Formats: sequence, C-alpha cells, structure tokens
Amino acid sequence: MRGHERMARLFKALAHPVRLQILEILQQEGEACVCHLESILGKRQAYISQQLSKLREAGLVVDQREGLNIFYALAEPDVGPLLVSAREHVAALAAAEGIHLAVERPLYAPARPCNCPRCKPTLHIPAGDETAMQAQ
Amino acid sequence: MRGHERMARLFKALAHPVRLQILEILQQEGEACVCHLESILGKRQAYISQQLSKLREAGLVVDQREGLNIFYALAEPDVGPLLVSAREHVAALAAAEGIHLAVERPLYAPARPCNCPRCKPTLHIPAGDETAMQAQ
DNA sequence: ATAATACATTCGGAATGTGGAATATAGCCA
DNA sequence: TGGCTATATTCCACATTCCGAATGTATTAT
Repeated sequence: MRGHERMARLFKALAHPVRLQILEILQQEGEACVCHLESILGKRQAYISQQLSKLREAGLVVDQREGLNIFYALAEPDVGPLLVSAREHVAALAAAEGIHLAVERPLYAPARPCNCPRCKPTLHIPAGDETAMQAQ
Repeated sequence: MRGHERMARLFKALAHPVRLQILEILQQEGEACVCHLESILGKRQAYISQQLSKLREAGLVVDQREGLNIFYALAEPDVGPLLVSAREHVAALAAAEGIHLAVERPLYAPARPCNCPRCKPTLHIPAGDETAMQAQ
C-alpha cells in the first residue's frame, strides 16, 4: 500500500474527538480499563468500546485482559509524539486567531470513581471541572 | 470550541491521500499553481480544486492569484512538522510489520510539463516513476 | 448451572464524505 | 465586446462514518 494511504488511514483513526481523548488519557495514565474511560468521559460503555475498536483496528492501542477487566494502552510505536505535534499546531493556529488553548494536557479523573482493582483513588481535579483545553 | 474538536477537524482534513500529496508537494516546492498539481498528480482539474477547497477551509493552505494562475502555498503555522511526525510514525509502524517505506519525501515532477509562467522546466525524476513511498 | 460483571458486536437510520459531470467565474487578449 | 484560459463551484449518486439500541461473549462467583 502507498505511504499516503497509510497516513490517510492513520489520520482517519485520529479524526474523532472522543478517540483523541481516549489516546490522551492512555498517554497520561499509561493504561486504563474500559470502565475507567467510561467514568472519565461520561459516555456509554458500548460507545467507548466502539471507539476502542477503531483504535485497535488502526493499530494505535493494544488490549490485555486481566480477570474481568480489559486494560488498554498505547501500542508501539507510540502515537504520543504525533499527538504532541498536532496539539502544538492547533495551539499555534488558535493563537493566530487570538484564541487561547491550553497546550499542556488536561489532568483526567473519573467523574465517579470506577471500582476496577487497579483504579487508584487519586483524583487530580474535582469532578465537573471541564475548563481545561477549552476556548475562552 | 474544545481543543479535541479542533484537532479532530485538523486530522479530518489530513485524512485523504490526495490532500496529503498536495501538502507534500507544497512543502517541497514552496508553492504551486493548480495546473502544476494537476500535471503532477494526473487528476482532473475540478477534483484538485475540490481538495484544495477542503485544505483552504481547514486553514492549511493559502492561495494567491497571479494573472490567470492561482498559486497555493502552505499556510502559517506550517503543517510541515506535523506531517514529518506522521511520516515517521507510519514508517515505524510499517517497519514493525517488516515492510519498508521510504521515509524521505519523494521528488515530484509533472508527467506533462504545465505551461504556467513560473513553471520551472527542471524535472527531478522521469515521468512515470512511482516507486517512491510505495510498499515493496 | 446460574447469575452477575465487564466488555464486544451487530443493526439501522441519519449524517457526512467521495468523486464524476456539468456549469460558473475571473482575468487576459484581440 | 467576445472568446479563451485557469480555476471554482454545484449537483448528484454512491460509500462511509456516526452513534443509539439491542444483543452477544468471556470470566468470575455462588
């Protein structure tokens, strides 16, 4: 397959706000189970699973079962650097429009803590704070 | 608008092989008129214009009329670094699959030289050579 | 075996993207 | 003015993606 088609497929997988959020969470937390993502994003479980499926097909994440839970993590090679580039570009574009976007990644915490065994109870920001990465 | 939606819109604009090729050509040549892109890519003029329109809406390219010709160039801030990141990621992924993709950008030349005033007749590779960036 | 939990998949209608064909517009020249 | 050239836009059929609802599957506990 041509390189451009591979790149297009990669960008297609990334062209969705919820998928981007999932990747960001995985980049920050290292790994997360589905219930964790569900709690953080406040979306239905099936919906999260659908988006994870797309990310899996694109080779962007890997999954590992551990009892009832399935933990997801960024696949190697890591998309992290690419996401950083994209964030910088978007921030620069927004700055040129006079809009300020937070460049640093937001700290995620589940709205309601999920009860998976490996869920740490350390919540970084109080639930309901959604000002990060938001246009002003 | 949320930062993730901005990023998703950016990736959506990039999620198309012909648009990626156009950006690559502009990155390499600095600027190009539509007839030039038409000659290089071997696509219909209206089709090229459609893709350029998408790139314009996404704020990725700027156009400048010069007589009958309209010259396109990458907008500032430049998507170049982001494309480099993406190319590296795709190349690393392909390498992990045992497939070799050329990482360096291919040199483009029109199949038939177009007759716009600023078209240089320096052809880098003979017409018809399409092995660059192709899986082996 | 049954139930419960955590996650995945399938289905279907609405929305969006794709690309061909035809047509429109803008600038140049006679 | 009219015609020519370079580029843009509109229209349309078809394909794909999105996301809610329902259902399926794997694992653990009782």
